[in-house]
Amino acid sequence: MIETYFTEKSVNKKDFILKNGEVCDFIGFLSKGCIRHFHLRDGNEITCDISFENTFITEFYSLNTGTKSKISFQALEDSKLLMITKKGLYELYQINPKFEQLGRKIAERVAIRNTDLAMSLASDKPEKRYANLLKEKPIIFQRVQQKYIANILGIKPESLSRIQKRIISKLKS
Amino acid sequence: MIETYFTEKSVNKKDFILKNGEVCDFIGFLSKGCIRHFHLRDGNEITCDISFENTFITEFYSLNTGTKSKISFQALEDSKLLMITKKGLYELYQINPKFEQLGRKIAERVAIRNTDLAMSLASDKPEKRYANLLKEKPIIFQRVQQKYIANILGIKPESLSRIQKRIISKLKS
DNA sequence: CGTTCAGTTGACTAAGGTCAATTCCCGTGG
DNA sequence: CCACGGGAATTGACCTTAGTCAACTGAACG
Repeated sequence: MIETYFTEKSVNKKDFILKNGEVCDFIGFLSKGCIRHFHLRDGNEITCDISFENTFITEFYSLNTGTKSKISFQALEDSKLLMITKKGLYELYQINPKFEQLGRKIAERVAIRNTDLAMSLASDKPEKRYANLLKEKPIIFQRVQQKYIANILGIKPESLSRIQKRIISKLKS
Repeated sequence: MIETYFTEKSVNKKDFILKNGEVCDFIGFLSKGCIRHFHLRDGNEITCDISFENTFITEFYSLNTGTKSKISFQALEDSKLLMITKKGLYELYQINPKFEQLGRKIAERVAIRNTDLAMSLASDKPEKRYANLLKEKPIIFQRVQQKYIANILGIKPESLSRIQKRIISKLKS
């Protein structure tokens, strides 16, 4: 049965699903909660993405090559994931290549998401990125601390604070 | 035969493989040459990536949803691609789901590439990104105009020029 | 009630953006 | 083969905006 390949994993706020330096040997489907992706740069945690419900969580490079992940996944809320191990996944692929389709679609989703991220980071100024995020994913501002949002926008928390201030004063005028 | 699904396409320098507004209905494997990916922002072309030999070229969002692509692909050199149409690809998937694996691996590659791009753009300062690019993909500086490289680094050509100057003077001291 | 940490604010610095002028390079056509 | 034209790259002057560091406020949690 397919179900036997998936295990439900509940994690508490602040728990790690993957710590950098470990090998990512799973794909998780986030059914409830919120996960932040971060990596270390000069000793600081840099949040590079935040996932909400109905997204797949994995680090393909580590998953594919078996190398240590540079990315960590940490729950920002109590969360639930449906986990499948790399081993289980490859068994599914064997049992019925149709499951390759699942793997393909997951990878495509991740690819699309990151293409957008990179495009926006390279093309827009922080204030525009802020406006985009507010429009595309307003929920993030209700559920996630600003210091993490700032990271995603590629700026410092102080700058995010000032951008918000600027935008409010623009609205008034 | 599988080969019948692929057609070789030769393009000249400056030719387009895909223009924004068109629907991307192919995956191309770049066997020779160099392709830049760009999108329009406030009327300007913003180069968001540059592909060299042995990479897959497609715009998954457009390919999957049938919507118009926001990205254009343009050859920077005379190039050769092995093209498969969406229709052909889906037929291959039908014939043997094992081909899904191919689709999966292509998507994974694109995902990994863009994850790295986004990570670097959000975490590093331009000068550090320049150094990374020089280290990871020095070939780009030999084959691509600086104005495009600047885009990829998320800065203006003038700034790239100054960064290079700064780095040279650092080397001397 | 006090500790802690996120967020805000201020003063100052650093760095990229902008615009314009100039030089360099390269491809084209005569 | 050379001369010319036009885009690319560089440089300068100045502007804008994010970064930095520090102080302060306020909310959350024990």
